[in-house]
Amino acid sequence: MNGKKGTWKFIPTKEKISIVALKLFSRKGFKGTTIKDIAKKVGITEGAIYRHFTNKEEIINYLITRISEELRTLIETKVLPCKGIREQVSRLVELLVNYAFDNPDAFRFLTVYHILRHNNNSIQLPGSILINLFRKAYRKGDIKVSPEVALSLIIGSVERLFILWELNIIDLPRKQLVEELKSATLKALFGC
Amino acid sequence: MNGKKGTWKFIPTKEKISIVALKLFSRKGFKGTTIKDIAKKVGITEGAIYRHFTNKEEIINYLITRISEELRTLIETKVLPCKGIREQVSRLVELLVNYAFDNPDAFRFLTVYHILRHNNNSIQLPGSILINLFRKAYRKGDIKVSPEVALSLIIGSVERLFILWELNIIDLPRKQLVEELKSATLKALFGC
Amino acid sequence: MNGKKGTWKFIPTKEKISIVALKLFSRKGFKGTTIKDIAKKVGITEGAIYRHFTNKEEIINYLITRISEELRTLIETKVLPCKGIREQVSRLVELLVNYAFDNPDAFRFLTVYHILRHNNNSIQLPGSILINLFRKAYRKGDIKVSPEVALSLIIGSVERLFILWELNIIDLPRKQLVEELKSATLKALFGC
Amino acid sequence: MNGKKGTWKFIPTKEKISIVALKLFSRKGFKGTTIKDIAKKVGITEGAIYRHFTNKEEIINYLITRISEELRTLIETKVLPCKGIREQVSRLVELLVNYAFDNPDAFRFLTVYHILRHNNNSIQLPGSILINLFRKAYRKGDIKVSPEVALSLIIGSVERLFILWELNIIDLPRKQLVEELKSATLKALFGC
DNA sequence: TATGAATGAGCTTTCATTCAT
DNA sequence: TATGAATGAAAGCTCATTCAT
Repeated sequence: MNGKKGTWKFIPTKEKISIVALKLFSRKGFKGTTIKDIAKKVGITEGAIYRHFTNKEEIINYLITRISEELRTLIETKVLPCKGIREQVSRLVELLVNYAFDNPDAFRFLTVYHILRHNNNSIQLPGSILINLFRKAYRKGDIKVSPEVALSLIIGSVERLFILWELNIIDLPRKQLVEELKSATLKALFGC
Repeated sequence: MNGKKGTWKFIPTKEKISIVALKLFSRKGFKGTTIKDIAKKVGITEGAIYRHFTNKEEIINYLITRISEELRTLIETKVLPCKGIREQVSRLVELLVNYAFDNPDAFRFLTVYHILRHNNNSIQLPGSILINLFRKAYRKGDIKVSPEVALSLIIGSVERLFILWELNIIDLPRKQLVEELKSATLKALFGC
Repeated sequence: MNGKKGTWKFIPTKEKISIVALKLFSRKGFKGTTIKDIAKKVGITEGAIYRHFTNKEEIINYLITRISEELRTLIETKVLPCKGIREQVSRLVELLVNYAFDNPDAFRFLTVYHILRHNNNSIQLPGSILINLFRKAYRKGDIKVSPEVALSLIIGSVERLFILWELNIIDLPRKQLVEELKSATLKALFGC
Repeated sequence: MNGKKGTWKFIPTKEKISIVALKLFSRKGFKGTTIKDIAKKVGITEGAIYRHFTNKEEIINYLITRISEELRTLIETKVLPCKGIREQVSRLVELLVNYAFDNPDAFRFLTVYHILRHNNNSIQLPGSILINLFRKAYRKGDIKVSPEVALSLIIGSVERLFILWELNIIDLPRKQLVEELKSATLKALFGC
């Protein structure tokens, strides 16, 4: 509607709903976002939403599944194939920062989902691949910190960095953020 | 009601409401928590809540103000007086982990508030003191990473570590977590 | 509280409640006035009201009874004893205007009661004496208009005049209003 | 539902709500009438009301605006064009009595609104046109009573006459009421 | 596919009333 | 007499969902 590109009107309705819902859910929470809110922003009526999703819950599941898969695929194709844990960590930080800054709604959605739904275990979140990665490295002695601490350090840092960025507290160029965070993380996990 | 200590019945109603509301808000979000939920858990009727708080919003403000102040005071008395930025960071990690694990509802509430209310700037959150701490250290050359990255690294790690702990993914003793996170953070900020 | 005289604090509580209730009921209606509103303005708590009146309804009945009697007594002592219907009408207009301007809350209350409660017939309102007065005069041929029209003319005029006065639409001195209304009414009922 | 005509079911919902709300507000006041009352009488659920009006206040505003305009238009087309103030007053009395008896709910609503809302000045009530009419006549010397007294006399009489009629105290034919009130008013304003 | 009216349950809040102190 | 905490019913309003068109 407002700041959207000219292609907006050619996007299929289901996709429009996903985009709008992602933005709203990630900012106002699940109960805090109403079907009416979504419909209004999409430019259709409430009833029309139900032509594309059977209910609100399904929208949420659709989003979390899609995002999880997307991020998992990225990790599997861009991080895991790298040689050596150092290189993997380096790429992971890079990937996460870039993903967060390129897909802010999706990244925020993941966080909201994590905090408000830490019960639903039917969906495999990206974190589970990473924890395995670090467990192996820990067992082999490649990193000295526990796998959970390693994971927390990386994901947590990016998450918080992203929040500060959204609050306009940070105005450093993205490249610098990636470099600093990468080097800090590497030092934290492997020493200097 | 369920797992509460024997002193529960002697706690004043307003305090009971705060305790229950903190737990529920931090787990189910603001819209996801109803006044009825709170009243039922406290053991009173919905109307009685309004003797103590004028509305739902006021409960939220009361909680965020109280927690922010508590944490700020802790930082001001336990972290800032330490000599040297290394010692300060060390104490900060310790403080945050302990606070999170001792006050899980309050810590979770802070995170939820941050994500779902990142517009309200009338309340001074604890983060603002810390960012100043790191800015000074950065200007003096005591740390090499940007202050925002430093802050993100510390707070983000603790936050995520705490989430994993609540999901029962971590079963390491708290002392070890503190030590590992402390050493990792120090390395990240100061090198080895 | 605000514009009240210094004697306010020496007035018995029941009387204070009556005064405040009269003002509020007459301005905001019966449902529009809450026990809390009354209590707050009196300077006591809600519970205390119930030491003086068994319930809200009783306050209303107490007020309408008291005002009706007061006005009836005034009519019986100041209007009925006059000789001749002309003199009686003259005195009636005078009495009503003065009563309205001296007891605005009471007069407004009567109107509100009339409009919002035109069902309750257990209380004898002042109008019923007057209607009898005009019926007799009509039968004797002393007035040419029907008794109901005569009554409507007098009471209605005063009522509306009073509303305009309260809205600050009228700024004529009271004496002039009385004189004008008196003369107009006399002409209306008796010709010139 | 009860005594309604056969066309009821073909009236659009918004109009049904207006009709029912007008009746209830004018009899029980604004706070004394609930959305549930209205919905029940219309034959829909409470929620459905909010498809047609955003809130209770809007229903009240819609009604007062509509009625004010209707009455103002009537005055402008049927009263003002008459030649001479005598003829105008004569037609005004006629118009008001007929309007009141043909639209009892609307007329009662106006009165209730006047008494319970004598603060809201955003809506131009019909009285303001009339006061101008009488002011001019007074300045020209066509009437001897102050404009406000003249207005009070006419509107007040009709209002009260109408109340007595609704209370079944009057059982005279309408024509006679109009004639008597007209002649009484003319005498009051212009002498015989 | 989409609309728009409607439902029904549930939400936040209000309020007359009660009661232990 | 008065307080203040509490109740319970009901108020205004919201919202996910349904359905005829």
